[in-house]
Amino acid sequence: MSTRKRESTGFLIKQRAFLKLYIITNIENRRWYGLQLLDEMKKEFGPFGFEPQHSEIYRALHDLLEDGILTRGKIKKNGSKYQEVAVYTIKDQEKAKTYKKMVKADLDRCSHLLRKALEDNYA
Amino acid sequence: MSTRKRESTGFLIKQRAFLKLYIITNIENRRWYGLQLLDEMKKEFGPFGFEPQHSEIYRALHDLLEDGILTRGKIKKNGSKYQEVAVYTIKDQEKAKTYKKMVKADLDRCSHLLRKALEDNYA
DNA sequence: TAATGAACACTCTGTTCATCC
DNA sequence: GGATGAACAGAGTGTTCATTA
Repeated sequence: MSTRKRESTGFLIKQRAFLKLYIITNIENRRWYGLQLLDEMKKEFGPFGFEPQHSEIYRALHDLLEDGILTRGKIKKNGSKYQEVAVYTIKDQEKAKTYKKMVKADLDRCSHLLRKALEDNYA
Repeated sequence: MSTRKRESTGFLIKQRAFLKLYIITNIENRRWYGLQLLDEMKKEFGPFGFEPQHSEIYRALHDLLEDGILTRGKIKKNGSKYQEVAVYTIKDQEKAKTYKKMVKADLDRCSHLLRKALEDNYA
């Protein structure tokens, strides 16, 4: 049952990394909880035909916790109900910065790849 | 054991479509066989960190046959050996055009999505 | 050894289910 | 019904194996 590593062929960036990037930026500005972030993303990307799922947002958040980039607290949600929600804040600003820098390099790369495809195939 | 359909959330274009696009364009210009195309793609995309696998090229070619866009012939390869290789030509120019148009729309969309990410997260 | 193709296996992520307010 | 999380399952594609010239 040994699990062999798979190499990446380096095509385009993964959804997970893309969402993690946006989550970090959003949380730098204010506190959010999971479903808020989902709504925000759907609103942002909807016009571009991209509608992420709630589970992928949670997976991204859990990744960021494991990475040590975010930390989580529980607060009572505003309003008549006293439901607790999980809100996130930046835990390690340096790590966040490093992650964003890495993703930027990949976004640039992908961007070039797409531009190249448009040039090469639609002369 | 009913197979449920999965919806796409519409993130980025798939490698398969990307390769099919390039294959069509290459074959519009001259005849190619599978491994030639692979070498060409590796040379083209290598500087961008993308190195497709041979099996994905073949899958793309088989798709294009099924789509009715390409047709396949066998020829004796040049050189001292008389090995047969499978060379492809455009079968239906209209279908090819339609496919390329569709992919262009998706590439444009993806391109905008990436540009947006660069703007939104790296002010 | 080059070329083609298919089987196998892993990753990513969409879908569904379970809890708890 | 909103929020969170985990289990389950399918699509996409990387890896390996088989075949033939």
